Amino acid sequence: MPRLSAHGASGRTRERILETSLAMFNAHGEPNVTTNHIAEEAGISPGNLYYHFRSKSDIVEQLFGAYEVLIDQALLLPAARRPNLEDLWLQLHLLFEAISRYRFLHRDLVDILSRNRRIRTRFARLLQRATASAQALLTALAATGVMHATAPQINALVESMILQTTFWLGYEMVRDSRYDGSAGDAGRGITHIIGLLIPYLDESERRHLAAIGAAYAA
Amino acid sequence: MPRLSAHGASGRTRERILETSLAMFNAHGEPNVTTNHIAEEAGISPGNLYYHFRSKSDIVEQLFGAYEVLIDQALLLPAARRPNLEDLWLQLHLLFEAISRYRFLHRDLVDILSRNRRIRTRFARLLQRATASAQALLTALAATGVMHATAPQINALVESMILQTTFWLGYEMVRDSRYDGSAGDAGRGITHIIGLLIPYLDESERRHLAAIGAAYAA
DNA sequence: ATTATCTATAGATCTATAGATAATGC
DNA sequence: ATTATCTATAGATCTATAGATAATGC
Repeated sequence: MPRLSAHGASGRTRERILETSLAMFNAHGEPNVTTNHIAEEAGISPGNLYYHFRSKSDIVEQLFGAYEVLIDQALLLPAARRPNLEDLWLQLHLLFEAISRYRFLHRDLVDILSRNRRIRTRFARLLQRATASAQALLTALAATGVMHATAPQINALVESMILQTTFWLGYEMVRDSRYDGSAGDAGRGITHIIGLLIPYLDESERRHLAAIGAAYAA
Repeated sequence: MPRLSAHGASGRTRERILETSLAMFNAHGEPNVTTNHIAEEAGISPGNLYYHFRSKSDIVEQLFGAYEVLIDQALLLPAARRPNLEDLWLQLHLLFEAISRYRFLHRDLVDILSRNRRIRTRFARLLQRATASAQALLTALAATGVMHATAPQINALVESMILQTTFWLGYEMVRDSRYDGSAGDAGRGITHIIGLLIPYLDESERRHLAAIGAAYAA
């Protein structure tokens, strides 16, 4: 077992394995990347890889942990004041950034979760936190008069937003038969998700939203 | 090669392989089911399986063909008259039914498509047909005054509907850490998708939609 | 004769570990 | 002494095929 403290080349190798795994998972899909592939790409022996990680599942779990931290950071809302449309936009931006960085998870979400109970439980909880966060944000927007929606409408909106944020990447990959799995146009995804609010905004807030979008595009 | 005409036990075995594959793919996920598993479950030798199918990919492709037919049937719109809200409901019902029957495809959509270029192309085209169909339907609803929406609003709606219909099953599987992959509550999915229209309906049409939903639930 | 099926297996992986060896830090 | 790494390989699959045998239809 490697010591947890920084220790010469050890920590660097461990990090390199994680980075290489992430890059290869993202490029080819986690199910199609073996520990041998990772070791070869990282320039180490398969035995060395297993010195640093118990199993391939262990690698995936470590990467999931980092992803989870990013998502939770993205979900943070300002504590001191009521959130506004800009906060929602920023939140979506951070979420899409995190998802893009760990896109292998969203690419094969159901399969990865089916093969690892711990990740399955943690992802289900993460979705619950995301749901609660989105609900709090939209409820605050309704309370401050930025949008006009009933509680059931907000619930439906939240579910649409969470579902589409979770699978936007899969949708893009599946829609275009020539899609090569590279970065992807996050901007379109964000614009689409936030566009779900438009029916619930009055004219001035729609213009406000359009202004945010234009500023973001530039 | 088996002859295409019905031929004694042969056609039955071929059918049994397909049915067994479908059941096992749906139960455990296509990536986790091997040709050996299928042969054993179907009560035949692996050699016999390969007498009827060139490869595992070939089996998946045959199943995809049947799925494609079901989806295209579901997308058919009445030719003689303008479509109405009931037609949309029926269309969604048939779509969810087809997806549920071939749920293994939607469970691992990105991975399956990445491993088979022919299926990838066909699925991309199928999504285009679904998009065109939904667009025609919503445009007709707008033209007959059932809903009030501009062309860009309809485009956004169509994209939301297609994305959420495609991944509703994955969403359900991923949301509940104890989900066992069985049938799933299609009703909730349909209600959610069609609920996307509500902001674009006036009061009388909202009641109409609620009535359809109540009739469907009973 | 043709079609359908089985047995047996080649060949390619893949995960993970044992055991030897090299590098590092006190 | 401890940590990191490599070599080599066991053991488990998995896909797909060759070749023998059984069943079927004319």
